[in-house]
Amino acid sequence: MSFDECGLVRKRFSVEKAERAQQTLRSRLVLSDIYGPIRIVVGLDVAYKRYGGSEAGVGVAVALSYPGFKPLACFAATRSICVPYIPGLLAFREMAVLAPALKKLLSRVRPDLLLVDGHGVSHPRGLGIASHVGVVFGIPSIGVAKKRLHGREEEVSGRILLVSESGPVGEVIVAGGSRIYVSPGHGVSLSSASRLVKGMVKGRRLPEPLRIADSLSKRIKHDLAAVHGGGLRITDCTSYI
DNA sequence: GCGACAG
DNA sequence: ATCTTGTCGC
Repeated sequence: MSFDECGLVRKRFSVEKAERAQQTLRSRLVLSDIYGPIRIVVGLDVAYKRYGGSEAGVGVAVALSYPGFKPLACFAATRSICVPYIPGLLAFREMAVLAPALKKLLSRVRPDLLLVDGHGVSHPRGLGIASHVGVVFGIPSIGVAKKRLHGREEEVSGRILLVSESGPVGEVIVAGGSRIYVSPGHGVSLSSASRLVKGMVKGRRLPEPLRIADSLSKRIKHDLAAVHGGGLRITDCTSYI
């Protein structure tokens, strides 16, 4: 018999409470450009591993120089994931590992921009995971997703915009032969988000910081030892890069 | 009731 | 996201 790592978290979680939290965070969101010179960019992604009925999440925060994309530092957080995936509430599932990994990374570097795997303001309540992370940490951020979540596609002068009831919230761009959905997270305008992400795509589908974070999270998951309690564990993955 | 539905 | 066999193209 093992200790129940998820009981408390599951008991506290509710869709209604989570949606209220998003509305509160939304009031702190900045939609205009507030970022300064970009010298360090961070990629954030999560991979999962199933353990019978439960699962573990591996959140990776990797810092790269910009625009050279040389590895600077990397931390991974691993723990039991207790909240199910609910469209529109992804952040409440992934922050459990993303926040600890990013917090640890911040003790080493001072990022100018965050790239998050998921939507930013192209979200039912205008607060996808990229915006969530950006507001909570007070760092400019951009969301990059592989599939649409919210808004209808509208072609405007050769560009495909994601338009919600409130106006343009994202842009579809072609990278590595397939489409990705770019949207402002926090402190970055839509036009800046598109331009910045286009500049970080190097022949692959994902922009460099996310391509590396994705690959690292999957590698670390693969190397994950089977004997774990489920509690939070943070590891330095700088040498993994 | 029927679709839509990030990761 | 993860699982997982098979197929297409360089």
